[in-house]
Amino acid sequence: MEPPRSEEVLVERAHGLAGRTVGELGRSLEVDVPATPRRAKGLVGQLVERALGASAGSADEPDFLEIGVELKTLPVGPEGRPKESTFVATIKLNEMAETDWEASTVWRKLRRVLWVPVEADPALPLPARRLGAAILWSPSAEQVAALRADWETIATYVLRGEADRITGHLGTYLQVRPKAAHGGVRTRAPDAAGGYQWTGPRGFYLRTRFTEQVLRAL
Amino acid sequence: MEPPRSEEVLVERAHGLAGRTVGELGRSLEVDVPATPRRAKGLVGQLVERALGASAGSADEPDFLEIGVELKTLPVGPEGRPKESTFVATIKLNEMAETDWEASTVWRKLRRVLWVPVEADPALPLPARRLGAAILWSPSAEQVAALRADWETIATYVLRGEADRITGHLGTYLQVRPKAAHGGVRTRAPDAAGGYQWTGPRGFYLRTRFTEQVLRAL
DNA sequence: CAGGATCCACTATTGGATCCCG
DNA sequence: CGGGATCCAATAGTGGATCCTG
Repeated sequence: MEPPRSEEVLVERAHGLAGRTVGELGRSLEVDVPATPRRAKGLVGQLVERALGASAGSADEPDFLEIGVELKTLPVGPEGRPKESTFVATIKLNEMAETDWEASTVWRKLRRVLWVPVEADPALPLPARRLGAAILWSPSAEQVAALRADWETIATYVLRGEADRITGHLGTYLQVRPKAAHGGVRTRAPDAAGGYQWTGPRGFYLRTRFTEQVLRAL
Repeated sequence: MEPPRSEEVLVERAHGLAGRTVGELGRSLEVDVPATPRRAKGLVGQLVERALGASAGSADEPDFLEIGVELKTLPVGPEGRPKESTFVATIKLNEMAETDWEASTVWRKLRRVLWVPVEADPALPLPARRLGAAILWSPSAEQVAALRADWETIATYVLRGEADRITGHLGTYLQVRPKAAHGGVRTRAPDAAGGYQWTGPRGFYLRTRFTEQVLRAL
């Protein structure tokens, strides 16, 4: 499918997904959907990408590059609350010195997002889970200010050479957590002496308390 | 010891307790203090009552009746946060129809409270735990409004004959939980038909999120 | 490895149950 | 039993670890 040429086209396509199941979506794309997401963690996100015409495998840019919109599926429980935090972007430890908030991948991805809720009750087989009504969203001024404050707190640690002191506890809404295939992976970060050190790769995540606000705003 | 004749006298006495241990307090009152509160749950509260001159065993009225002040010890963890909810009063299910917030035992006890923090680290033997600086407190207008709203929600259940539907989940700050020697105790409550039904005795408790505000306000 | 995310062990919180004294 | 409270099993929440694809 071609990339949508406008937000209107994107939203129209997204509304066509509301109420459909993950199994139906998989059949229409000729993809096999296993009974559980355990070994297919990103599958639903990738199916929705294809169904909406995102340019697959786009690196480090919003999924719908032409119209500046990021796509995020959001696992929701029976009461409509998010069940998990949301991955936003890998943290580029060695590039933070040349980056500010406005230029950050976090800001470039979060300024415009199409949220697609997906049922996530573990008792429900993956193919039976339904997609919800998509929400095309931008953060409020307060949310931008809070996200920026979190981002700058984290950036300060990295620039001081204290990347290893960053834990998931930091940040009101935006946090940093490990992001790797397994615990043995290493990457480089600045150290306090102007050189570099080895540390585990990590990513920025939105806490559920943030995405819960997003869903309630509707 | 005689009851304090004024808040000033009470606060002066309370300041004399700050920094002392429960063991010291027990010795001065010739009371044996066991190593743990497990079998002496209300002991510290009763020792502080005696040390400050509360009229012991006062029924259903503020501890310092003459000056209208209630005494509450507050178990606090290493970071100064309350470790437990705080019992306020038994809920008189069969008298709620004749009571409103202004006349309630909850309001009469909470409008003026002397909070006495007590260390509560389980690793610390009871006699070694120290008393903190007492706080003579009244609720803010917002706090009164919130407590009253919780109380009225609960009262509505009782008056509808739905006392059995009240659980600890109700109430932002004020909740209702069992209050009995054991689960077999029964008491009477109104039923929906104008008669009565048997149910377990319960009491009003302040959630720690409330008492945490009290401690931070200083 | 970056992007799509969820898993799950551990910690924190909750609220129903309980204990002593007069 | 009412007033002084804490205990502790079960649930909810957090954040470090992990899984698949291109």
